[in-house]
Amino acid sequence: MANIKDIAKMANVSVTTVSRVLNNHPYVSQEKRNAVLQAIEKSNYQKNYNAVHLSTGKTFLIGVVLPYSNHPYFGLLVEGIANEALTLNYNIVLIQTNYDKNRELEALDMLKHKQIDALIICSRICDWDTLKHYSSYGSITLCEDTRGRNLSSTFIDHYESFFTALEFLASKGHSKIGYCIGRTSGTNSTQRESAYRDFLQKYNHPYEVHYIFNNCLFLEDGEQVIKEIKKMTDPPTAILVTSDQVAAGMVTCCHKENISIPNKLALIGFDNQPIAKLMAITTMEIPLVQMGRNLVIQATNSKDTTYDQFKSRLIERETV
Amino acid sequence: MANIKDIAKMANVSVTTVSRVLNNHPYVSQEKRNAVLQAIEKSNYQKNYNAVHLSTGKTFLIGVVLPYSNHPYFGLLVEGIANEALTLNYNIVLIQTNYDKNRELEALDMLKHKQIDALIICSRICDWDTLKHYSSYGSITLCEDTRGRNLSSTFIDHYESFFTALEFLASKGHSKIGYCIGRTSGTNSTQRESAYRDFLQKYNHPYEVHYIFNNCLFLEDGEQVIKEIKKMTDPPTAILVTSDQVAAGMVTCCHKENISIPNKLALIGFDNQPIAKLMAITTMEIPLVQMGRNLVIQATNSKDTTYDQFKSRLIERETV
DNA sequence: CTGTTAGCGCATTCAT
DNA sequence: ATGAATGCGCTAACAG
Repeated sequence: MANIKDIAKMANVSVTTVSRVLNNHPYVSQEKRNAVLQAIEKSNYQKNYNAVHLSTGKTFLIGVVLPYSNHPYFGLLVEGIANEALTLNYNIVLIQTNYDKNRELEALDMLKHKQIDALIICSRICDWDTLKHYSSYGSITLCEDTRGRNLSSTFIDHYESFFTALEFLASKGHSKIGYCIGRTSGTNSTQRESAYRDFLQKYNHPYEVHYIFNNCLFLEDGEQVIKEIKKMTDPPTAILVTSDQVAAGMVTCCHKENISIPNKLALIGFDNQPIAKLMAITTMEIPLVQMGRNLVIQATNSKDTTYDQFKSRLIERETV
Repeated sequence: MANIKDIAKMANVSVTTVSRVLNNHPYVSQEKRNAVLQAIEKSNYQKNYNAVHLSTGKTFLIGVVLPYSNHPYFGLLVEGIANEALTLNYNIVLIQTNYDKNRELEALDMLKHKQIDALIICSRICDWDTLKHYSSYGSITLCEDTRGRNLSSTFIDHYESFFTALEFLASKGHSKIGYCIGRTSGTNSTQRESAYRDFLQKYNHPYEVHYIFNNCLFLEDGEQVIKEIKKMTDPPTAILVTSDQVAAGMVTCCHKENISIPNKLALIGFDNQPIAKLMAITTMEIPLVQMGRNLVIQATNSKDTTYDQFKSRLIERETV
């Protein structure tokens, strides 16, 4: 395959001139430009981007770290990320970790190794020190509140969001409220737990450990939760479900088990996924696609650290 | 940041020797090796992979072309792709096309430009000539029957699969059968249409155009279909739904509209997604995760062209 | 076992 | 407006 040197020879110019027309630089006479263009045409020349990358030190690649690619939450996030990346002429390297810390570290190493220009971590496992260390090699952007940590982020105030949802349930007369969550670690989960505890304290409700369900990520997990609730002698009357997927699983299961929603059990999902609309699930909307877009903008603006908070919003439907 | 030359100097050896220990080549004395290792340690040296890529002409990157990243079908496929890529030490570049042909061409250009070693096209729009042209730049693997086209692929015999499903419905006494599909173009869709026509002919049923619903991809589309069916004076009694998502939307909608399933309307989904299990949807299972893994194996085996057919399987549940 | 040397293909500074 | 020369960091053929 022809390279820039060949083109130079064919067009009777220097490689510099070829490079100039290739990159639309000024100061090239029309004739030489044409000559180069013709040579390119004739030889079916194609830039070798590895050479460009080595020479410029940039790859126009953004790494995206996420645990699962088949979860609708990340699906929407990636949707936004991919679209914005496209408009900014970046490409996306998908790094699926299955929540394995080593894979997250490998992703960080890619930053070190200059395989990618920036990293977006949609769900973090690493500690902050590690992250800060790696951020010297390239921009790292997170999807959780990082204020005070000097790393850019796009996030929801999950404390406020959770509290809002809880207050809504309280206003409907619920006092025995539980919640489902994907994992208990992580900033987002911690914020939610604080909101939950503060809420209980405010209303003087007891903290019932078995009202909290961990590892709730997929549809099937919703089924599991309902089964557990059925076994309880004093079950919750309402549940905050941090994923519409899981909420949908619960609704379907309740249907089968003849548990009336919202009379017997009230549900508030999160995200406002299509399934929530279809199944008329009351939910806290989270603008995932926009957040995805924003993440890319931050990741490519490596100069300044920004903390962009997005708003969630209660969408009342029929499960409360 | 230190480079291989610096290390060579520090360790008092040549760059070749450094390269040798870096790449675990034999023929390096233990002392020199140690010296190099120490220098690497001390200087916090990191390989620059762009240089490696330029020098070796490989990137260990596989491009994955798909229309939407938030569709469960592709979610599962990518799940498999990402996992196998990991084990083979490849990374994935996600290219979301939204079915825009230009983006598919851009992906093909990445192959030309050596930004990626191979390309997996999960859902194709390009014509075969274009594809064949680009395949000279790197391996292209498809997710549809490509036999006779000299391009590797992992696929389902959608003709057989569709026919099986149709026969099952016939055995249950259905004669007015329709189907929903994502798009009418593409090998997979064509195969299904042939099966459908052959089936009608076999049983001497008329071809009713309005029994075929196009653009059915997401949950919401299922709702739409049901609405259309409700308007019909002579509606189908059974429908093949090429996506469990859409089938789930239909089931939910029928529930709302008090259309009894399977009595009034029978449904067969495709994929066997978790939602199909949860909602007890009869479905044709497609081993998407395994297929994803296989695609990567083919993509990285650029030597020989292979056509790997996977089996689909009817899973009887409660919608027929 | 080890080092010298020549690329890989392009960008860019500096001189003209 | 143009080109020569240098560098980006690493690999690998070749010589010893």
